[in-house]
Amino acid sequence: MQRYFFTAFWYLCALINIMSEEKSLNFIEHIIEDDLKGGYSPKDLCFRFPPEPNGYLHLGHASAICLNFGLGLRYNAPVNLRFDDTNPAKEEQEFVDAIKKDVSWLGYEWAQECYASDYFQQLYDWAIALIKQGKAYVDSQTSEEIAAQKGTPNSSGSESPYRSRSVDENLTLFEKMKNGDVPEGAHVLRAKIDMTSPNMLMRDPVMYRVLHKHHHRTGNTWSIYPMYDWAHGESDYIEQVSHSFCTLEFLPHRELYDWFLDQVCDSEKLRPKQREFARRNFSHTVVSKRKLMKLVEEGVVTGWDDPRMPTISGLRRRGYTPQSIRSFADSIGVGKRENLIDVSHLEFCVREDLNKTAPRVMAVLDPVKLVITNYPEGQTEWLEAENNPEDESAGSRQLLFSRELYIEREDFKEEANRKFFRLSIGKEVRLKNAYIIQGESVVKDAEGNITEIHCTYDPDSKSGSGTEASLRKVKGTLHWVSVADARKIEVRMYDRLFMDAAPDGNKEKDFMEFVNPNSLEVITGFAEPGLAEAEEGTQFQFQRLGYFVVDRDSTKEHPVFNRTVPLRDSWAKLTE
RNA sequence: UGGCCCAUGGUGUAACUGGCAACACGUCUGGUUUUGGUCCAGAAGAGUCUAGGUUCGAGCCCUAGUGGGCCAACCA
Repeated sequence: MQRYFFTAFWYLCALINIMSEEKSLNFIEHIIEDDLKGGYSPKDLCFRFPPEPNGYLHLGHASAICLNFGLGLRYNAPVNLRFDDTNPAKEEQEFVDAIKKDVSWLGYEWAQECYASDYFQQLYDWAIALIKQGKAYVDSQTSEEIAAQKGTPNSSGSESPYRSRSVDENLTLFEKMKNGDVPEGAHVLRAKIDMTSPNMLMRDPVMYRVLHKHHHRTGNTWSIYPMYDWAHGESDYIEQVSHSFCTLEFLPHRELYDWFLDQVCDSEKLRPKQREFARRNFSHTVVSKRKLMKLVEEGVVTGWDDPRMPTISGLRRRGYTPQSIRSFADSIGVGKRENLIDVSHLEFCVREDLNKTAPRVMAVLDPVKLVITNYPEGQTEWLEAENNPEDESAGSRQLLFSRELYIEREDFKEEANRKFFRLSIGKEVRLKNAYIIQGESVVKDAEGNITEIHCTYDPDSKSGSGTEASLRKVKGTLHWVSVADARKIEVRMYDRLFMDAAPDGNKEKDFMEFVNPNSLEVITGFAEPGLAEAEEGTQFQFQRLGYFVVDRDSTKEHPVFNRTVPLRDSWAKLTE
């Protein structure tokens, strides 16, 4: 009896749940919602995307960008773009500019453009205060000695002989470090925490090191530079960032993040919190800077923005749209477990976007000549072609039709089974936007290769004419271009860079062994004439083939297209 | 010889204070189609790493185990 009561009760609850249907939240959003319930005001919310300007942004960054800026949009909260520029040895203005360009291109606006280097003075002042409180000291050992004393994850560390230096001595030494009076490596400033902590990060972490390097923004003003842990949380605090999201490998840093915050936090102000999510791994590619660099240096790709690279600039050049990357990031969600996201997901997202927007055109990439023997020699006519069946407002264009055309070599077979919907001897197909034709014969060269296909057309079957003949159903439709009217185009057919789903996941083999030797095939094809006029970045669907974008190498005399992604192809799957 | 994080269809994520394991991609059918695209309709595919425990009821809570990951830069 009791059992039935519970069952009925919960059934009712479930029903109510369904009726009040809400989009489910990810765990990051749950954290924010909980904070909102627990006393945060919506206007307290503030996020940030904090890249180090030491390289180009890639797909992994893109998902972090989408996460943070997406949260900003969802909660109507500011999102800062903060450059974590605490290591002048690696950072350059060039990367700052590239990062800004990429984030903007993705379609996001940051509330403030911030730099950790803007906080160097404040950080320094706080460090002085820590020294005065006996919570930081100057260590004069070598980095090797310090590392040795740090112990291991399995055994605790031991204290530095300099740990109990007097406040005055620490102050004097730190002053010298700051003024550039000591060589690099001579001293570091360390936080005095706990050399026996199970967390290695808490064993008196280095706060400052001496670096006589030119900084891209502060020039030679500073000879000491703060370490990540000292700079990051305090930067969040200065900017009053409410939630500082980073990847899981920073989880052990959280304890230190909080310790540093404890030293400076004013209870009147908002105290930032760090939370961690799992880095997204993408199949058939690598994202580590070192590995990407190797691909560039060894000439596997042409540069950081090669259309095969997982960099934002590479994706842009490949023809991926900002919308497609954002919906990709959104749809893969965010979690805390190891993952390997298949690139086919990204491909789906870009097809979905481009399907709605890309004008349809005809281009033949592996041409063979088709002669319509009963079409009068010298005759031409204009035919109307729809620009995008998904978008009526895209209108239509005129195409020149004539006796000699190019069609795809793979669209013809002398003999074919009934699953082959294309042209063969004695079979009928429609030429897109034109007429129904029937295969008649072939012309071959000495080696037996087909050089011409001869066919006849049905003059009453013109597309859109409304005649009975034009309404006939034929199994296949082929795209074509007119020989006389066609323009030569260079087409770069890109494929995945790596043949293995996880090229850097193999312990025995180097990732370079998995490089796909056929990741780029450059071909010459023919396209309808309008394409030669298209500007860099313009996207098209080459009907029945895929989505293509005008490359920056393109000129009117020599148009160049990159294949973004092929169309889904259930026929190809059948023939595999 | 430690500490911490994680484990749900092939993949990625959901499942709110325990209540019929859901969504997207992918796969497979069928339909529409002048793109073997799109679109529409439908299907298969997990019983939630294992073993215990608590409970009327566990993917969710507890314990132990197993598997994976992270932690010993003057990198971020």
